[in-house]
Amino acid sequence: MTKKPSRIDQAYMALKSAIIEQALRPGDKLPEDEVGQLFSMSRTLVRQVFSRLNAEGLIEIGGKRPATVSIPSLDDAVAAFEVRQALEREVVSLVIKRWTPEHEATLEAHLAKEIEAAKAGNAPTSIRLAGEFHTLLADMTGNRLLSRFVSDVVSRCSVILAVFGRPHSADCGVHEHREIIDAIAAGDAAKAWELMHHHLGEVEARALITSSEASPRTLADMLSPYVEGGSTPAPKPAKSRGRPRLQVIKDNR
Amino acid sequence: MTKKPSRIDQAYMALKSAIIEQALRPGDKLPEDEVGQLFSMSRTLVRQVFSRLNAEGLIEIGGKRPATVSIPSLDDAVAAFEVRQALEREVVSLVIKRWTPEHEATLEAHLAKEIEAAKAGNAPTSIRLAGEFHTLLADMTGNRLLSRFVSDVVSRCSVILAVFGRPHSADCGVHEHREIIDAIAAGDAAKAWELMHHHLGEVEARALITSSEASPRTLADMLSPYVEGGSTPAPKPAKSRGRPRLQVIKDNR
DNA sequence: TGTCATTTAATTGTATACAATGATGAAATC
DNA sequence: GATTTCATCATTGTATACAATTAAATGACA
Repeated sequence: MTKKPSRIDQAYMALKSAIIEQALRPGDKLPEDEVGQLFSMSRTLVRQVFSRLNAEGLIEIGGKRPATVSIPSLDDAVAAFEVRQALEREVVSLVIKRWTPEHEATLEAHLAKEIEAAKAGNAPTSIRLAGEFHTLLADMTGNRLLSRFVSDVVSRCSVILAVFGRPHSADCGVHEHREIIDAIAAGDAAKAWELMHHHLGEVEARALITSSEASPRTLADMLSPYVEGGSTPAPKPAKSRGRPRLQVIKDNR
Repeated sequence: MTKKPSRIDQAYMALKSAIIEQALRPGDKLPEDEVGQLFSMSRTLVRQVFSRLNAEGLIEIGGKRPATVSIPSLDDAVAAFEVRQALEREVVSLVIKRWTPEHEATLEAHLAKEIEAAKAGNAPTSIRLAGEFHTLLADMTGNRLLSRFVSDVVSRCSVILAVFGRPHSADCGVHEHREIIDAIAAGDAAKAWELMHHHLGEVEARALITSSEASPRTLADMLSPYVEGGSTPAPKPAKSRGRPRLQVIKDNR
């Protein structure tokens, strides 16, 4: 179907997932050569991956110091939700116009996954699926640019929740998604938008409580579930033995 | 004020301007070596520049063939204007909320430049300024993300006009900008949005007539006004003499 | 003991070298 | 003369080497 993703794509998706699922937290450092070793690629390619992540606002680069997972400011947070409301209003409007039965089936299937993850208490997956619900909806507009923008802003919101939000509670979101699907399927644009508007307001409202401390772990530990094959490829023993050379330390400024 | 742009930034802005002002036309090839020599940088840096331009949809890269200026499809064009309407509606709404006298002065100054360029019959500058009017407005929302998205979509629209649009006619656009400023300054949100909506519709409507042919020129010729110093830095004589080694040929697929 | 200067190590910025791939043109064959 | 095949060249993909800069660590001095 779609041709297999390049190593760059894989690393990109892995890091993006790690950030969105909060395995990597805002402020965490990402040294180029360490990431390169984890994904078995040279700094040249890591740099390209970083470039893409930076373009989406997920990491900060360029300051002649290690790349770091972005720490959005409160202004950034407000801005992101402002834009998100504008974009998703358009999404709802367009999806209703171009609605097909296949779309409903796809969303139902996704919702089932969300429910399953919530039941299993799998927080990282719940967080990711909650975001994917919105990108999925955006994809259904058939407008690729709108889809990209929504994907972008949803990612940013995930990071924002990691900074400002309280721990993710899946249940409420899932129920709201249920209602939104129903309203769209019924072709009720006004109600669908009202529900979506309220839903986004709820998500934004979680941007109030500052989250707790971070225990320092090694980069390899945090990323191992995302690296090809599931476990970290054996690092060169000579260098990694002794003391853990690279620690990801939360940057408190 | 703002620290001086890096060489990468300069090359990025130069190429972006060249594309937006249609000095580089959709389909034109951009070999990494050649661009690197023009801007006196290695392919490593050119690649970073290309990466950014690609993220904004201005060029296509990655096909193991030379980067090319994007050729948006008709679908892309429709999508871009769809998104643009949604974003600029939000812009108008927010700008009115956060309006200050300084904003009005800035816009008046910009409008003066637009009028001047139109009088002088300077088409490239007119095209660029017309787009900048909208990004300037977006900047005034104080929402950096919205500003970036608008800037992105406006750039795409410029390329779209290069493909589908008739030759730029400056006068009408300038007059519409005048009216939009007045409505915003008066705080009349409904009228401002109506005018903006109509204005964007007009711009979109120009996406009907296919434009003419392109005469093959050398890349150096096309880019020379954008390269640092205004004239092309002397290429290595040994290689450039004889026949013009690099021609930018319109890719007709 | 605390602070400041100096050295040391770590990390990114940039260029270049080599490998891989696709495009171009020439020669041979039908 | 047209077409196909093969060789050559141009161009990008990737890795590595070196330079520049910053962060950290060490030690001297008050």
